[in-house]
Amino acid sequence: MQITSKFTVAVHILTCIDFFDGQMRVTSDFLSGSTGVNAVIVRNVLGQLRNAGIVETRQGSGGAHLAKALDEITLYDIYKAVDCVDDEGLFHFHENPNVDCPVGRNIHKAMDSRLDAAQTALENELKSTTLAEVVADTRKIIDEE
Amino acid sequence: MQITSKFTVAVHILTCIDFFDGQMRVTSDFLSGSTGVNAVIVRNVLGQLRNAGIVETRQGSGGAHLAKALDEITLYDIYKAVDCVDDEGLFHFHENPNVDCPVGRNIHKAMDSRLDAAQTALENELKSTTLAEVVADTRKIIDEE
DNA sequence: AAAGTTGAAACAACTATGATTACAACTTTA
DNA sequence: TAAAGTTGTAATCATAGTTGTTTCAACTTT
Repeated sequence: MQITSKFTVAVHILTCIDFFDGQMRVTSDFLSGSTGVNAVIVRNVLGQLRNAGIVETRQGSGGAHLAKALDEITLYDIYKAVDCVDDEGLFHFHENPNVDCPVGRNIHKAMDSRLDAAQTALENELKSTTLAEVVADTRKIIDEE
Repeated sequence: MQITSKFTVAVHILTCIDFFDGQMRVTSDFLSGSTGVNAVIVRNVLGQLRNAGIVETRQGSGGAHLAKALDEITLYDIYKAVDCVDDEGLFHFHENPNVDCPVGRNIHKAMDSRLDAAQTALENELKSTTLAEVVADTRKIIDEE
């Protein structure tokens, strides 16, 4: 089980927009080239980021732009934007525990708060990092090359 | 994306073993009835828990038993036993970033420590809860019914 | 010897992910 | 205004992963 690669693709895309915007038109085709991901997938991800208010794109004109400052975009915002985890939550509870069994009808309730805590721990960690930090690290690594 | 339900099934199974062992033979068939999950799946999960040293089962005789004290089994042990997340990690990095692009060839390095931190936060939370607590809560809820 | 059980392999059904094709709508530029 | 390039979106496909099901050999108990 793995969280969809759309998450890392989205971070890659946003880093590219910050890095190349102004120098060239950052189109879905260009981003497809940098990420190695199909251009239609890139456009889908860009659409999700646009719906979340993270980027701006327009039909026809071409070229994506950031809609927010780098330090106002957390990894959690991106993770939410690309729908890594749906409303059901990160953990998948088996759906037909036997209500005639005392364990079966109560185990869900007994586990729920723990599963929530684990998922929240993951998400809080993602909230604590902004895109500004990822971009800064990327630039630093590039400068040291 | 969701973590396989084998994880919650495993916790359910272990709680049942603690609850019913001694009163009856806790077979894969019985556990299938309580969880609502196919008996073959139950046997697969039991096999993984056995490999991890968490339960004891034997061919022929029937009836699973705990191999450790409840407070020596963390949710993380179970999560590891049933292989919720493989060696690749929780996050799935897109596999063909373009090495000719400065962002493409460095973004992985720039993100890795953050993704690891998020995964570790999840796992540490799971390590902090033992089966003893889940079982205690389950028993408490049953007693209050 | 018979009955019940585990372990494991093989296969089917279903779902999710990501790639691909196709095309309408839109913008820019020549 | 026409052409070229781009986005947005739907439809389809291949592949992989999850869960269920069937089957049967190996084992234990009675």
